[in-house]
Amino acid sequence: MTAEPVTRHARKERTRRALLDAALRLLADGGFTGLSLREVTKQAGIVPTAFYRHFTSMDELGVVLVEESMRTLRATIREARRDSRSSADIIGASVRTLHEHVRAHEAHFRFVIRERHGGAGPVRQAIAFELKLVTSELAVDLARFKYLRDWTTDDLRMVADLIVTAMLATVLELLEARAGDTETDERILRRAEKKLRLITLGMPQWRSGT
Amino acid sequence: MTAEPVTRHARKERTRRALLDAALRLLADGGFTGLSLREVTKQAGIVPTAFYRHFTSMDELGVVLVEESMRTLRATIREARRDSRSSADIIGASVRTLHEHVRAHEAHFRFVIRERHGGAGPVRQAIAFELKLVTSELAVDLARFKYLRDWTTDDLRMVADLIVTAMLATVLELLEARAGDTETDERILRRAEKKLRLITLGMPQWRSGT
DNA sequence: TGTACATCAGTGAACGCGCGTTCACTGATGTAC
DNA sequence: TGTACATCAGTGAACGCGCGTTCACTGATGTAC
Repeated sequence: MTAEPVTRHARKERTRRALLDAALRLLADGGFTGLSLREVTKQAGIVPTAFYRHFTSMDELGVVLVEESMRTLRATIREARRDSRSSADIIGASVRTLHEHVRAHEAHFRFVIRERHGGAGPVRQAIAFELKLVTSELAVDLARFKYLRDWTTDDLRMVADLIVTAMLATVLELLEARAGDTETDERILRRAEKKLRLITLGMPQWRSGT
Repeated sequence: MTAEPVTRHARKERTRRALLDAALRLLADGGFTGLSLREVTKQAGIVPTAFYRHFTSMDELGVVLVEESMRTLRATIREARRDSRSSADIIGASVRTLHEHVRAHEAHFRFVIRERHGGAGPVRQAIAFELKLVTSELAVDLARFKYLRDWTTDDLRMVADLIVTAMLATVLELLEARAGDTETDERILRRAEKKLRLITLGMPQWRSGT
């Protein structure tokens, strides 16, 4: 049994964490819109009214989940970038990193993918904003390749966009597969690699005027 | 003023239509999960209990909307296929057809994109099923190109998947742009064309073993 | 170290509201003769 | 064509339920002296 946190502050932090985790758990079977304050507090083991000691509304909690999930996503990309520097097989290494991170943080990835187009409010806006940043960063990464040096910024963003979209589709496939099914996972990853290889095959042929 | 439909059957059909249209209208600002039977009937101009004369549940209505939306999507693809046969610029013609159909049936496209990952129930399953069919059909179309003749079925499906994903992302961009803004639309379409051109540039280079 | 007061995370009763669904009904349309 | 009955789309009252939010509260932790 874990030792009880002593200070009031630590207890509060622990309850806040319990609320966020409860929300992530409940989000596995339904959208954020359908998530009620009462369900979340029940799952977290507190009374509904105590919710307001931590967040002013469910939307505020939602935005915190977006920030948290996006931190996970950025960490994934950062590691993929690092791995691919030390590897001859940039695509393979990146896809493998993606796979590991998705399996380690299923709830975060599921949340992002579900709510990206789903909800209407602040949650959706926050996700759209963060995904644009991610795409921009990837465009900058791409600009480092020598044969992409004379591409326009717009074209680099276009490819980055295509890659991000394709990879989010892959994440979705992974989340829908049974978690333990190694064979299915392998098939999905192979397809993801192929998609990326196809895109990169086209890149050297590209003429900006086209 | 429209003449009143005379027969009971015609009146019923008209109310059913009003329910479906009310749902599509209300879906513009919120997911299907957040849509209530009472809202829909109110918007359609009937009393809540009369809903059951037409559908046994909101889920049943949702599945009808999926079928309807997918008919729109398939019509779009069929026309794009026809147009591109009579055009040297297959990609340009297809993207233009897509654009026209999206603008003519915004509610249908919005519904499909929102609920594809959003909801949990029968609606999401129905969409997933139909989109797989669409991808398969596109794979068959692709198989007709001479330089794709020796590709494996799996690789054809992979490309079809990549194309469908990219085009759904384009549809989303169109729906988020202000409807009248020709300039923004043009920019989105140009990017869509570029994505497709990049993919097709890679295709002749493809070796199945890769 | 001990005491007296302040803080504040969590409680529990209560509220008004919109929800889906039931039920017995109404009255216009349809059908049989 | 006219009448008598059947059908059935839409009505309106009523139900129990879970929702978000208010409020005054409790009692453990924190702080000042």
